[in-house]
Amino acid sequence: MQELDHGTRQEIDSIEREILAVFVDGVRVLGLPPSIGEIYGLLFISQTPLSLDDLVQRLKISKGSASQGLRTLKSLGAVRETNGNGNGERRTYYEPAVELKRLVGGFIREQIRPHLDSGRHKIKRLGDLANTESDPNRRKFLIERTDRLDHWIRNGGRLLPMIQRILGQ
Amino acid sequence: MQELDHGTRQEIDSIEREILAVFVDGVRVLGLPPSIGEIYGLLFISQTPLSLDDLVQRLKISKGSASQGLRTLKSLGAVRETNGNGNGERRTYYEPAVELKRLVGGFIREQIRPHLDSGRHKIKRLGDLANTESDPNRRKFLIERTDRLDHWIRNGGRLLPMIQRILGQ
DNA sequence: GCATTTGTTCAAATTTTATTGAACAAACCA
DNA sequence: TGGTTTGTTCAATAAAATTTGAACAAATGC
Repeated sequence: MQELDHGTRQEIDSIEREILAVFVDGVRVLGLPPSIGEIYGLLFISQTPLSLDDLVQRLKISKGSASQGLRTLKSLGAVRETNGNGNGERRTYYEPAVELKRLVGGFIREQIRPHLDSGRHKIKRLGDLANTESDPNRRKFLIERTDRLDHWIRNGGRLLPMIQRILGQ
Repeated sequence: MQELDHGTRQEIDSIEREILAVFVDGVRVLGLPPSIGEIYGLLFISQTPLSLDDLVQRLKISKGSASQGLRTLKSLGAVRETNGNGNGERRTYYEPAVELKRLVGGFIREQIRPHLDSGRHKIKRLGDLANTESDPNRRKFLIERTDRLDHWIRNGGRLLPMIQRILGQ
């Protein structure tokens, strides 16, 4: 008998495998581990929400990996929890967020902003340090360079909202 | 006697160490190895161009690392070669490109565009595969999803020139 | 209470990535 | 030609990141 439940059936077919590979490559560019690409990818091509256990069985990854991957994806706003199929189900099910705006927003918030912010602080401190340099020539040069770093960070900070606005249609 | 040649003297002082750390963190976000951050960082705070050997000695990294790091930085357009100090010098010296526009342009060209392009091809292929799905319901769903992937990529492609334009002042 | 299901945590094992260092090539010069 | 300097390549090693799996916790129902 043919299996028709495309959300939870066991085997991953050839087109699914290819789609997963695209996601694995995609998240690698973003600096995220392969397991995250696989998990998001499988949710993306599933017609029903999947449980942690579905992911473990279909992707053949460990429960630990699935759990940590889902945590990261949740923090990025890339997956949503659904309250199961309604009928007294205790397990949590997950479905993907598929709006580019939302995905990019989450990535910027979780992975880019924090780095920009900590960078801004470090660079401010560098400016102070540069001012303590005793050799005037060297001091002038260091201040020029730390100022430039500061401008880079500022430009990056101005860019992010623009990106989000543009992707928000 | 005090050493005044801030381009090539041996020891890395405390402010320099902190600036290097900022660059190491910075390139990590971009998915590049620490050695590249150190190399670019040292060039960035040097008042004179540096040779490969200067980098090896001051950063205490291997010649191989320095050579490969410089190759990557050159491909990104992040360092320029200078024809030495003029007086019959055979060695090549390097100085950093410090214009954000140029740095971002190089990164987009070398690290982002290729991924977008290969992604576009893979996704086109996925669309074809989706069309071969026999179950009509499943086929419809897969086509919808591969279409969405295609839109993501297209939006990304449209975004890059805007980013470059904005950073170009 | 106790057994079961669902999910998390984290040290250890594995896999991947970066770095080293030695062999090699190319350019120059005596 | 042979020696020296400068830089590249790449297999071996070291370091870092990811994944596993077993121990643990929390929630449920009997």
